[in-house]
Amino acid sequence: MDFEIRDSRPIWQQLAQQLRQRIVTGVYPAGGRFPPVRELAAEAGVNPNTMQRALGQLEADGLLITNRTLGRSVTEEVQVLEGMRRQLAQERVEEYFADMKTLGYSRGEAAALVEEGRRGENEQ
Amino acid sequence: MDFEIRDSRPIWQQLAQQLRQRIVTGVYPAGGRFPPVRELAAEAGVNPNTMQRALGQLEADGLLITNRTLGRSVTEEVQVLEGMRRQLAQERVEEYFADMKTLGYSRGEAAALVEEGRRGENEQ
DNA sequence: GTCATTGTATTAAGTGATTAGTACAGTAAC
DNA sequence: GTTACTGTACTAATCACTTAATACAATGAC
Repeated sequence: MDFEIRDSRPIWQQLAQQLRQRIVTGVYPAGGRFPPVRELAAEAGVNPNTMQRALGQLEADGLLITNRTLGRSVTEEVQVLEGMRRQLAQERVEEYFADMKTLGYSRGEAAALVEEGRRGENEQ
Repeated sequence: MDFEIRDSRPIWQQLAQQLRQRIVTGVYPAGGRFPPVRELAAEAGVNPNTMQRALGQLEADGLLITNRTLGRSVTEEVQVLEGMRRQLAQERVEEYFADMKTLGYSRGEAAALVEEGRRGENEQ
């Protein structure tokens, strides 16, 4: 699962989003050690400064704990992790409705299109 | 319905998206006159150059016709408009599934959350 | 103590987006 | 012809993002 930089949004924001996803889905387990900035920067192919900015976001979210000289670790509070996962999911749902509304689709029509997409499992 | 610049994506991309939505939803009717660059730029509070770049996208989409000295007009081909509207909607659906997958939700779970959101019509 | 690793901070430079300002050519109205 | 409006083009300046290259202090391993 590599980092993907494709948007025209700032790289550090994209990194923050992808790291947030990794954390709430358990790629980096609760309470476990978190990779050092330099290592993540190398993996993503970006400057350590850029990665650091992304990590700052995750600390603000309460997902990461920083011990200045000991490195970072994922929070042990699993309810924080699960809460963040649900919150992110809920935000996606509302974003979806909002986007579809600008295209002239009601919530009912938007839901129907998703249901269609669910049945056509052909997409990966 | 004002323009909204909030993302960290380039402004002209956000403008293009919002104008595309206006066109496919009939805010600017098929075959009708399209507002001049300077007017749209003033409405959005951006530089005419920036708005022009956005309009270039819509021409590439085939939504706008440009007569260099006569101004622009919306395409008369309504099937192009409706096709674009459906295509955009379909893209949103797949984006939604893709985003939810990164959060660990299957297509079925993602559809269920949308169905929940549909029933809670409280959100506008 | 020595060394490597950690997060963090700093400065300088490069890049792309955006703005500001101006200009030009073609068309319509008068 | 004159005027106003159209899309378009160009240059210079500004700003945020990003990179590069360091440097520092604290910790653990040896």
